[in-house]
Amino acid sequence: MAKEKSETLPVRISRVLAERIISGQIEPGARLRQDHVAVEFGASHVPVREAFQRLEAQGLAVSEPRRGVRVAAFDLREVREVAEMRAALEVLALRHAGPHLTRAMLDEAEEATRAGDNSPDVRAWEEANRRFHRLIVTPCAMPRLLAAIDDLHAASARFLFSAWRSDWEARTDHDHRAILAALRAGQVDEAAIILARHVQWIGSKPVRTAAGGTRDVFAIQG
Amino acid sequence: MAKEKSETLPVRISRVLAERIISGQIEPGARLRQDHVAVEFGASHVPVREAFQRLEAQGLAVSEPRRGVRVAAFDLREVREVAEMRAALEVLALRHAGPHLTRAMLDEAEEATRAGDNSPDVRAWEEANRRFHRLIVTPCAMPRLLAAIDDLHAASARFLFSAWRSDWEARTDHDHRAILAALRAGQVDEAAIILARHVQWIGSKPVRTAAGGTRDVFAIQG
DNA sequence: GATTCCAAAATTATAGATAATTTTGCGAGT
DNA sequence: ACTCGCAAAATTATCTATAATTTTGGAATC
Repeated sequence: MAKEKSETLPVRISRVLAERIISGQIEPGARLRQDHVAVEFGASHVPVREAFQRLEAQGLAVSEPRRGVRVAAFDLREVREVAEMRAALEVLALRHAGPHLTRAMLDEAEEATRAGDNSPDVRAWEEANRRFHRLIVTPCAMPRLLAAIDDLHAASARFLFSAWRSDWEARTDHDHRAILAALRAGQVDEAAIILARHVQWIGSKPVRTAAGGTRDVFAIQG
Repeated sequence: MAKEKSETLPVRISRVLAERIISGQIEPGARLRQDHVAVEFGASHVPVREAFQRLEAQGLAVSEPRRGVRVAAFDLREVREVAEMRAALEVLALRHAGPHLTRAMLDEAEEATRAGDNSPDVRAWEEANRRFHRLIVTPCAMPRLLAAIDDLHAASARFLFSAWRSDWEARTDHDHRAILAALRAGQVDEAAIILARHVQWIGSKPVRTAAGGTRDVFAIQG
């Protein structure tokens, strides 16, 4: 019906649904009903089903035969799992990217770090943070590895948004600057070590809720 | 029509096609035509399209919008990429699995190693090899990580089969035994180091072709 | 002889329709 | 009041049909 710009329908649907799942707009465990999604996008359920397959492959949805597909649930265990996988894969990517990093790329990464420090909300911070991480690993030129890292970032972002639902305070990201400093000095190994620790850093932090009390949430950085 | 045993149709189709792609039965770059696949499985193209989405997510097929899907091509660069990803992720998995490995599991892994050494063909060797690798990492209990490793193993197997198409000679796998020895001694770090080197070991080896000449192929071990 | 163009055939992508299964709501029985 | 079971509604999964796009083959042209 509407004129698309060469982006295939299942891709578009899965991308929009992925954004909603990541941002927490759709709750974990919520059912994704193909007909409802179809009418919303003015499509039929065939492309919707294909979109569901994509979401499942990304780990954002789970499908039970004959019983439909639900938004994937997640717990602290999986948060840790994703963090460790990110650490392993991003370090690998950085080691290969290191030799090909130009001064211009590092400047761009520093700009992303600044943007993160000045973010007004989690959403903006997450976007800047992801830009930083992607910039320093992209030159590895390993498409499969980069795609895997992207999927893990999506999962990370999901956890992040679920933790800091409402309150947010910006803070300067010392790890990012330390990584950049090491890379500028040509010390890729040193940068990789900091990156691994940075990504895996998962702690616990009391957060003021809207009601005025405090609750303990896990904190994700990087 | 036919009675299904609770395995969903797209899953079944994608699994069969994946086997063919991995074994080299379908050549890289070959077109996968939905109607042809559909009639072969006695189905329509709707479940076939969903199967194609799965294959694409696994990295076994690539889809160009409006132009159909083809079996993914691969080159030496990607072989190396997959090997390095495997090394990074399997080491991570082994580190977590280490403390939970029981004597019985290690015995089973040793049995898999023996089976590999006595394999009559590549196919059998690959199956035993995969069993070994899966056995020693499974106790990490990280489902997402294990799924990622499985996909990488599928890619590895593909490369393996394309290299050793016809000739094959069994040989004893010293690395597997060294890994087991280290694990039995409780030296998980040592085992992880050997595993990383083992998986990444990619060399070059002259292979006799059916025509009688020799050509240079890459060799994969692990 | 090679190239370009056009029409026919094949193929992809989506829509609409149908069968089968699961969920839901309500009433009967305890 | 609670549970069990059955019937109605909703939903999934698949098939058939249709529109749109790409590929293919051949004839006309340079």
